Amino acid sequence: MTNPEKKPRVRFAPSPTGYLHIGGLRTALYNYLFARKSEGVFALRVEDTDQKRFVEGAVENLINALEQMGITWDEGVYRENFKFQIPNSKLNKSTTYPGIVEVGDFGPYVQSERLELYKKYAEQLVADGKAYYCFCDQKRLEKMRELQQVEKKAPMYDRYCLEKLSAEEIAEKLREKCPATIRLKVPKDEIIEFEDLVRGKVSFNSSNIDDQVLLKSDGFPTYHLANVVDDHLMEITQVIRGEEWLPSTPKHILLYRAFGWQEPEFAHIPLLLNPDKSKLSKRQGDVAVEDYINKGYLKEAVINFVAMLGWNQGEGSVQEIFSMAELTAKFDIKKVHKAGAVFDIKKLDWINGQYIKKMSVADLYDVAKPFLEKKEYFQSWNMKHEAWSLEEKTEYFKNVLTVEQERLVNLSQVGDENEFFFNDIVCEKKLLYWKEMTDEQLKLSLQKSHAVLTQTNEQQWTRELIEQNLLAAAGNNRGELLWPLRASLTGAQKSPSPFECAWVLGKEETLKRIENALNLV
RNA sequence: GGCGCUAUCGUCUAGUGGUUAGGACACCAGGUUUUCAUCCUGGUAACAGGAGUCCGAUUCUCCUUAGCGCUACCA
Repeated sequence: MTNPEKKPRVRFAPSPTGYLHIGGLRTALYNYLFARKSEGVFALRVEDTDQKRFVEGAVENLINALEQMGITWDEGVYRENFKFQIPNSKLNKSTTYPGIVEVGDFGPYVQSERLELYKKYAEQLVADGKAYYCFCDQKRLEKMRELQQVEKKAPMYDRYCLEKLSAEEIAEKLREKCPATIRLKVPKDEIIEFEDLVRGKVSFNSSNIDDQVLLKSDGFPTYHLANVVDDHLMEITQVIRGEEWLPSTPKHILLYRAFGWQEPEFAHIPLLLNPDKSKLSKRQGDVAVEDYINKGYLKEAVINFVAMLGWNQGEGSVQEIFSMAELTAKFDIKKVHKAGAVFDIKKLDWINGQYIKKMSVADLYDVAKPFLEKKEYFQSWNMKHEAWSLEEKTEYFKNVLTVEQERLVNLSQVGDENEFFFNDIVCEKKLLYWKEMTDEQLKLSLQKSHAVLTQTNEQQWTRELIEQNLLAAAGNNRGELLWPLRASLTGAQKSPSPFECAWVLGKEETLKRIENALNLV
């Protein structure tokens, strides 16, 4: 089917509707992995053939989202200021999208910039008798479909313009510039069969296929025409796309044949599903990749999660965590599943937690900082500590993260459970008591902690030493010493250990908080 | 309605013509722990149904059922 000597060429061809859909991300990812694994070419093309759906900034958003997720491509559309490492390729500014350039020898990569091309090919089909002009307006089409519905027949174009119009009438209408579309003349009762890379043999009877509109009356192509023309001209060898395109594939194959072109291989990957098993949609949660990033999911976790939704390396593997490099090494389109996969956010949470735990505190700091900076309690803390140097603040924040790291599920929660690191606390007296402890015992407990920590040298203010000293002082009655201490430091029902809290807060603040608690008793 | 695709624990999945059908998430119980989380141990839980092929089917075939997708001058 494909020339074995040629490197594979694949593409991701989204329509710019405002944001990158999580399902689109997975389609892009599988294309990317396929290209990298086979050392082929991955191109990014913009399918903007529906001007009714134009969204300002959508192309930039798409590009940014892919870049942000660590997906790279070799050809197609880029931001103008992108650092190119692609040698000897043509580079043109996009004529429709400011700030966008198109790189590669098969451009333009924006379909709205290729209108003449589609028109030419559509007219060629008409000239060859493979397609025909249709002058039916929406009203007639709707009426016709209504009638067919009533008769319980499949809604299909009735070929009025093909069968009832004479050559003269057609020429006349064209001269008068009547709004016209070009439709594909789909042959009847032909079995169209193809070998899908993930589904195996799939077949359709052409009698069930409508005479598809190829060129709309506004001169824009439909998806079907533009897609086939571009994939052919761009020498795409494998079309990897969502399962929702499976029923359109015979139309595309018919088009390739009408043109006399070699068709590519197809791989229809399973849909991403809502918990109710319907196609993943906005109504039932977030679908934009940026939503997940904004909620504090790491790009590595999202990629890992999405990759595993519909693919598994098999061979009895129990591995759950994969880096992009591992995915690239192990990806195999033949191991992609046939059935759709429910997008289960709980598993994403777990994967995200795994990645957070594995990170260095320095890296965690870099990614978590923007989230903490949004918090009100952090902003007021920041103002109150004007005297601190940036380094001191950074170190403090890193210490907080050290303590939070293993309990963090996503970045947006950073600090939330431990506001006491940033706020002055108001400790309720009754929280200080450990079990049935008396006032006198509580007082002694807090005094003991105070004494131990006072003796702990500022230079030795490490988690280990604080823990060692307090544990030594507590003996067998750990709760009696540690609970009141932890409560006095945090004012909270639950928190990290008192050792960690004392360590983060620093000696001065720790002693102050214990003293405040003692004043309550 | 028509056409097509799909079918292993609740979810993501491994797996095989003969297995106690495996793992992960979630859930439950226990342990560690001053609290919470982490961590550790254990547990509940699945081959949609029916025929056929076969000594033997979760696995192969067919049918049914269910779910989903498509059915536009959207992609």
